[in-house]
Amino acid sequence: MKTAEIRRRWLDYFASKDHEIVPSASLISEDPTLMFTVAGMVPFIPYMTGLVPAPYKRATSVQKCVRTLDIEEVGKTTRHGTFFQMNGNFSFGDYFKKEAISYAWEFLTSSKADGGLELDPELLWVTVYKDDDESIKIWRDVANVPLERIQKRGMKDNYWSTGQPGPAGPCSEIYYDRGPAYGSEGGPEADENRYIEIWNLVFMQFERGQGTGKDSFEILGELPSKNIDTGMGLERVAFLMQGVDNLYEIDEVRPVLDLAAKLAGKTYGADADDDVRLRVVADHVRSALMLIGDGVTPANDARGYVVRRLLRRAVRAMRLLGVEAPVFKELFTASKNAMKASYPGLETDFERILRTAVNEEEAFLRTLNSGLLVLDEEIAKAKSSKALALTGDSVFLLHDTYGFPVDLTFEIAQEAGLEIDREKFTSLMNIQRQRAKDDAKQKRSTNADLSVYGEFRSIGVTKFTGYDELVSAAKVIGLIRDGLVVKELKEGDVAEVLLDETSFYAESGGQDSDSGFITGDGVSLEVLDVQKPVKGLVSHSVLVKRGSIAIGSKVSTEVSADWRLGAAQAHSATHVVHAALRQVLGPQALQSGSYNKPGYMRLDFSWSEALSQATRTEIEEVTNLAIRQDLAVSAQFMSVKEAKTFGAVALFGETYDESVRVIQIGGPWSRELCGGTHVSRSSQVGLVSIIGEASVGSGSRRLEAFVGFEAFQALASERALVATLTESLKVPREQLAEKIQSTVEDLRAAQRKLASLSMEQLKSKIPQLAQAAKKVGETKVVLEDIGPVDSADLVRELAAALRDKLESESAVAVIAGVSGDKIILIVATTKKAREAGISSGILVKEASAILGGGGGGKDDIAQGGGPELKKLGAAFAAIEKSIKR
RNA sequence: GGGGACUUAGCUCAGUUGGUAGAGCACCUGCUUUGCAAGCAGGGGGUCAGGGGUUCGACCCCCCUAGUCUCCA
Repeated sequence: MKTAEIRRRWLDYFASKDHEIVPSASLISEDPTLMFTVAGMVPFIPYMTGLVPAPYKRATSVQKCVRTLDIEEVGKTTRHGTFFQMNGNFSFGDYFKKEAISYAWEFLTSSKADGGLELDPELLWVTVYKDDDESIKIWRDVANVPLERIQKRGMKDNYWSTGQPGPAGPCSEIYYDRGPAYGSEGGPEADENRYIEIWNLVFMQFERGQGTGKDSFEILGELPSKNIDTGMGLERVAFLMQGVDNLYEIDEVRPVLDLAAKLAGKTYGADADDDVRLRVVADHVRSALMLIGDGVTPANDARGYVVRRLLRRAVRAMRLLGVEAPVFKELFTASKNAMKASYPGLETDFERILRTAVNEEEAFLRTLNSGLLVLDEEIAKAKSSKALALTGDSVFLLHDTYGFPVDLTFEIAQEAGLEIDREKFTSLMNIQRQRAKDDAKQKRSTNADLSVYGEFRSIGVTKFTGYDELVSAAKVIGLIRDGLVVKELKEGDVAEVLLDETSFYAESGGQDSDSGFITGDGVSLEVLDVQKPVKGLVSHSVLVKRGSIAIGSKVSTEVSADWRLGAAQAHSATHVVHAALRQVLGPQALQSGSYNKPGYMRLDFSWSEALSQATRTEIEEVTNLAIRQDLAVSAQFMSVKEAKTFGAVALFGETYDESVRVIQIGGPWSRELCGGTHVSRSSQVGLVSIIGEASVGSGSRRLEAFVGFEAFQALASERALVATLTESLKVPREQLAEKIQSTVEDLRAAQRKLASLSMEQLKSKIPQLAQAAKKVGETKVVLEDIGPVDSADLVRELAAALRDKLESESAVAVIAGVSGDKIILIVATTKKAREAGISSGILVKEASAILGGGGGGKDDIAQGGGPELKKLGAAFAAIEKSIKR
């Protein structure tokens, strides 16, 4: 049975049991503490913990998941995959153990004709938590599983909790027996390789208290509302049903593995090491495909780094298989074709996905090539010192600084007859890991506890009235100060206010929160910030300017009209610029983030190279022409599905409700899903002026602009600057650029000429100076102060020229000049003088000491100096004296 | 978020006890010669990423900023 077929049967089965089919959430988790959606239940966590009321009693999903914790194990075992799909069914305070168990059993064992998987019941084993007699009874009575195939396990294996106080409970797992060829008899307790876990049923039954680890915490009592959370690993069931050995060989993965083998000229199954590499390629290509599909782009931090790592590991594995040419185009196409039955979006987005992957492949191939140069050097160094191995430091340097993978280093070193010091390398890696972990730990401790919002959120959502009005009547439903619920706020307090409804826009979708006041009977609160700490709940951070306020108070929310106009202009401008960007660059230039507030906007978008000045200008022109055309801006609510067929741009990394708001500017010209506030016609944006474009990392660019009056101000200040320049340079503005360029050129030419003239002038003195040389012992000595000079170069040139003039004799040229408030002193000696034991360096040192400074250099020429101008005579005398010796 | 490295002529890069910035390619001029990356001679081209500090003197040492590469969480 194909994987897509199992998936379809799953959803059909639970739909027939009144479950709401919930589409897979993005791999980018909404939970900020999670990098990715790592389990099927992740999107349902707020409902499980009661932070947000569940919109349905029963739900089912097939959730895309990514886990990279065990990335090193990929390909070596049957079970580790970085990407997998989790089939889940969930109950929120509705059915419990009995139904959960009987559904699971029925789905697995009923005939294919009846929509089940028709697994042999004799091959299924179950485990239960040791004290959960209730579940044992249900398995025996409802599913007819004999007691000998029900095994009890302790807390470590069969008790679920989040690791923190909150919901917890026993779980029960279903295993499939692969037969004696895979290991010994005795159920999962004896051999988890032969008996493969396919389904975990979690019964959220109890409230747990403080404690660490998996089994050291207190059970506080039963939960008022019990939940069911189950997960069936789609890949595991697929590989069992397709009669293959592991998840890399199922229909959604195998084609990539086969293609990789073909490209490498290898036969799968012929060599254990090669097999691991082929599985790594197949796994990583699929994971990267899915992650890029969800909008993650390779980068050096967080999620982006995971994708980069997956892609680079795939390239590395191919290279170890002997393939050096680029291969992502073929491999990604194969993976897309294998996955598109379940994820049609991959097909429509494939151009973008492939380009992202191929760009990264090219970048890494470049990195590998430059790393090879460094590696060659390290190998040569090791060989010349007769070492038998590359040092751990070298291997680490290659990996850490040049991005050269260790196993490639190993292979290449071996070919050169060298080992590598793995032990030292590993210890260096551990040091780096520890450093990063310590840092992360420090940062995490500042994360806020959201539980304080739970009780207010359960009352209902905060109604947002701000689309239609700036002022709204509201009632205070909650007050929070210093993270604690309070009854009342007094003058001077800074706290959070929760209302039943509000006209204040909370920061989201890139738009900054509204500014204004909340007023009431004798009370005035300045709104500092507005956030949505929990979905549906708006929290106003305020400063109490006057009066006091209590739960139940009637108030009025008053958004500053000026602020809102600016915010609307900036947000609409962001959409216009985005549309202009896509019109000019093409649809690949997709927004990856944005921020806007009155007068300012910035837009991050996927693009791999800097925009030329001409392109920037074109984008700016298209933007401002769209503003001038006075396009209508409209907002309408529709279902996600409708919005998609409508062609609205949905941004990755953002999650949307069932009903979404679509903002259109000029009809189809700009269609985006967006909850922000907008102007009603494009002309109201006024003006957009781009102020900068920069990289925010590989593959991503940032465009910044001023909007409305601020754009005018920015242009006006540039105009003022130009006016100042035309005035001081005395040319019309059209000739300004040319004038500046020619002025700079003239200046440089003049400086050069001046320097050469002064040099000529100085050099003209040479014969005279040579003539005037004093004889000190056997040596001719010239001592000359040439007065103020621009640079030490002049002095040096003169000293050198003079020395050259006297080269045939034993001679010393000593030239002093004054630069700023310091003396520059240069001493040059001829060859004969040096042979007589005279060193420029020593002479300069002695003389400079007298001048209150220091100096030094080589025997033939040296430079020094100091601040004491009056001591020059003494310094000259010292040199003379020193030569005499 | 935390580390490591890089930034020198149009391009690719050298440049250590801190003491006058170099090579190859490209460019210009001349000669030679007709070709397969032509040869010879000469020449132009540098804010040594930007800013600050230490020093008589900084491409070099210290600090800050920016850009690029890279590893780790």
